[in-house]
Amino acid sequence: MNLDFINKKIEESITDLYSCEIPNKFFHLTKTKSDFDGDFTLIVFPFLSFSKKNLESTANEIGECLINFNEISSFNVIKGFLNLTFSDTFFSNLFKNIYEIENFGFESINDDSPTTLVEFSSPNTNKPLHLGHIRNNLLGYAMSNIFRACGHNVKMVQVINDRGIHICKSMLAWLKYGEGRTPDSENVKGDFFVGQYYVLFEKKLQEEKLQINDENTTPEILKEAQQLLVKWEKRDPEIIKLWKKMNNWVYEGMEETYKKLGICFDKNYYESNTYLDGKNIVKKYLENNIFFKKKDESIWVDLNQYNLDEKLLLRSDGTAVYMTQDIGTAKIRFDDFNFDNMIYVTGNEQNYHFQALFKILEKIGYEWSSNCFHLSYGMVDLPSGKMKSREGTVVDADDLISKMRNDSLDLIKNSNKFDSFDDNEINDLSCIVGDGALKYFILKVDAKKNMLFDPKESIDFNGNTGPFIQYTYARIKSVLSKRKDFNPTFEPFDEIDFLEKELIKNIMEFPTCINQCKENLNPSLLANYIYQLAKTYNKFYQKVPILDSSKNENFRLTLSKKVSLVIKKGMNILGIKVPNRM
RNA sequence: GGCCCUGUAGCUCAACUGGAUAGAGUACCUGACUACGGAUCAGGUGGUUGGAGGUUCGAAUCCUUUCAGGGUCACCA
Repeated sequence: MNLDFINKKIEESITDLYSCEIPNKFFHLTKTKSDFDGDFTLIVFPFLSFSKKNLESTANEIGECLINFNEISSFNVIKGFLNLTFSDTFFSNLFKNIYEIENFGFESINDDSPTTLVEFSSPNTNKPLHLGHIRNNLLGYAMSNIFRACGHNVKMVQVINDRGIHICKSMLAWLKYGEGRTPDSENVKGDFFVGQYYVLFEKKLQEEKLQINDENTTPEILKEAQQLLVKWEKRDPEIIKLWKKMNNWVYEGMEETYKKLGICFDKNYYESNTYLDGKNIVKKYLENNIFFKKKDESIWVDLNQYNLDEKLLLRSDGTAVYMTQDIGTAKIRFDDFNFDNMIYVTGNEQNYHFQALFKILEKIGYEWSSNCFHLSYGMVDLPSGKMKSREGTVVDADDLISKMRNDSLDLIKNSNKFDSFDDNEINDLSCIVGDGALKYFILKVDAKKNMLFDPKESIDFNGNTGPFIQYTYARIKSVLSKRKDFNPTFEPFDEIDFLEKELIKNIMEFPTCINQCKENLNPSLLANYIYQLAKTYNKFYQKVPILDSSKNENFRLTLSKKVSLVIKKGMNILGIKVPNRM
């Protein structure tokens, strides 16, 4: 439900007026700025070349032509802007439509719907998820829901980087210094437990480097890790057993974190399963001369034709690199799902990697490579400073989530508004609010930008925050509950208030907004849209009492209800819960 | 050094993808207030959109150039 039909009418009658072909995009109506009279505006500059008249007479001419529609009650011209005022009946009908359409804003999904894969999170199995993963997961989850709302059959997948030298590092440290300890024996979450050994390895490595003080000598401990990798690739039973054991510790820990974030995957891919396919593809296309071999037996691809460099695909010792497995994973996934779109969500430090990956797939001849997209996001900083793993200032996802929940618990306990809540309700609410604050604050920022996450600002009940929107929602629910049995009415009403019109216009933009999020691979538009809607509603709520039968009470209640539904749906797309009461 | 991204109010972010006088929140200042939820409302201060050119009816947005910050250019993932 949008302005399509009126756009079309305008297009027809202007084309008629000037009897010539006019590009489609010229007819796009925009919302009139609030300082001017009117509801929607047509920009007339583009029509000058067709009318062959001056600005003002062209605008008036078009205005006279459009005022014949009974939807349009008046118009005014300011410079090149033709402001159209629509009739109350128009709004009344619009309102009726948006209310009656089931699943407003959502396309239906069936077997013919396009299939879209969204890959996100994709953790390493040597350390817990951190702040960066939170942004990743929120974006991935929200994008999945956005595609779903646009009628796509969505599969959320992750590839688990469970293989490689970094895994061997934590394994080696555990072998050398672990003395048989386990997460259970130490009472530590599995992913944190393994992470400790990865950190320990790096520490020992630095110590040894300092000792030998020669860049050309490989430290012993690193050599040992490399030997471990070779053993692993040879499937040494002892090593494989240890590898499985330690990975499972990590999986258990991560599962808990995903659960807190409200995220689950349709399918997990494991690098340890896909890298061999990658190797085979590389070998196959080496024979076809799409790739080439250097003297030391390493295999490369030349991407200079695309303005990129040469890229390594297999090491001289024949082992796989990151790119190798990504090629394999992509192929397997296409075979699995025959997808129409594939979205990769990763940090922007991998921009180059994905440019290269897509070109390699193209070079191999996979036509679907043009349907692969990279949603890259910037770093998240905290007020305390930059996150640097080397300096040990990494913020773990679990810690941040707990902090947010605790902060919101404090906030709630210090307010007398929640006296009627029992302990369970308060606990639930503090999770909803704490998570909402975190999620909303991160999602409202344009994905590609670096950002600063300020916990204090994010958890405020005022401002452009998650809790503000949650609070608005709860308040609507509270009003509605006082007229539980009201009858939604679509009777034409006498006069629509400015704010009421504004709300109807806002609600109407919901589907367009979701679609834009999809086109731009960016959920931040939706977040800002919901805020705008909640803010407009607050003004509306403030101005005239909603519960007042002399003022179109039914209409105002119906409008309130619709707003609450859109807020709820929008927030759910973003993965944020809204409380019925707070 | 090559390539990519970013630069908007003191701070955190917007700006419907080229439209009108660049908007919110926060902070700060001035008022209002017996309440459908004060977790309130109204108003105000605050900007040469990093700088300089260009394209056109019109630029934060596109092009050129320059400055600043970040990323990347690994036989790491």
